[in-house]
Amino acid sequence: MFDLIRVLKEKGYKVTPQRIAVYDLLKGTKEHPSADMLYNKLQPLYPTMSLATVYKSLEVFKELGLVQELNVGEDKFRYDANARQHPHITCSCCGKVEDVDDEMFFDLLEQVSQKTGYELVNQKLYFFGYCPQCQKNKVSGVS
Amino acid sequence: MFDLIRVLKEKGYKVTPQRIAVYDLLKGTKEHPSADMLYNKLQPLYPTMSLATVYKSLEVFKELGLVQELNVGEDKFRYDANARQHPHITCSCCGKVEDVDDEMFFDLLEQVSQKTGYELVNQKLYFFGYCPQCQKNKVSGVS
DNA sequence: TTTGCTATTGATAATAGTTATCTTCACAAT
DNA sequence: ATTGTGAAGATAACTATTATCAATAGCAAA
Ligand SMILES: [Mn+2]
Ligand SMILES: [Mn+2]
Ligand SMILES: [Zn+2]
Ligand SMILES: [Zn+2]
Repeated sequence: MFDLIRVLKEKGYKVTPQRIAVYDLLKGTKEHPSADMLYNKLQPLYPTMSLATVYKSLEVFKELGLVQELNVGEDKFRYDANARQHPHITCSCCGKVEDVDDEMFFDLLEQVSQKTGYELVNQKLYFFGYCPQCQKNKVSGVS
Repeated sequence: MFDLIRVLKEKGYKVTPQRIAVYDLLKGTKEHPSADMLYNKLQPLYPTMSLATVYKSLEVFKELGLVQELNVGEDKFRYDANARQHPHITCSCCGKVEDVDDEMFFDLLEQVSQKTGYELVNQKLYFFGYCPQCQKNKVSGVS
């Protein structure tokens, strides 16, 4: 099982309550929050925590390969405690961001590498559309 | 064959030399330039053109479905006069952005739609790695 | 436990890409 | 020619993110 505290210590980073709080919150959600979403959720429990600290914690986690940054076309980044690359899908109506099962993408990297001659190291796959919930609301006339 | 002037007129937009210049430049390049890259390239021929005009032209083109906006993880957007969704690959060394042949992605949308229940309208596929040129430079010791 | 070093925090200023504002200009319709 | 309106250019405003810096706190050594 993965342990934030161990990784921080191994790499010479200090273990602070702020870092633990940010990481735990991100780890415990499926909603791919942005920095300010994390900040707002932390406010009640950690009212003195600065937004800058949220950004700096995320920066450290990125360096350590513990989180990944997503850009789904908004003017801000979202974050994912699942650092393994996997496709995401965004609802253009309600804005939520969800994971896509990536079985079907298994040999994609290999194919792209062969086609382009690139030595591939990463990929970001984003899909956009209307989620089942928003489709339902639409036909039933809910705004 | 596609005609910018016709589309602008049809939709009630004025045909201006600035819009034509921005579009022609974007249409004639494969490098997926950002707004300021376009602006800088236009400077010699159109020294009075404002950066704001570049942005506003791109905005119009987006509305008309004539261009697409790319985000390859930089802190700015890039633009593509090929508005049809197609995968892109970025070299993490030299920063160039290229197209990927999308034959292999034909049935991807359908598969994702089935898996997620989303009504899909769009996708953005970004790959990252090292281009053949940069791989060569690396082994030959060029910085 | 106490001490001391130094990374980290919190507050805030700075940065940079993008958008909004506003005045002037171009130009098409009358 | 006159007039109305969208667009251009200049620049201010905006906003997410990053940098700065004094005060704080984690942690290793004594
Ligand atoms: Mn995810
Ligand atoms: Mn392209
Ligand atoms: Zn939705
Ligand atoms: Zn390269």
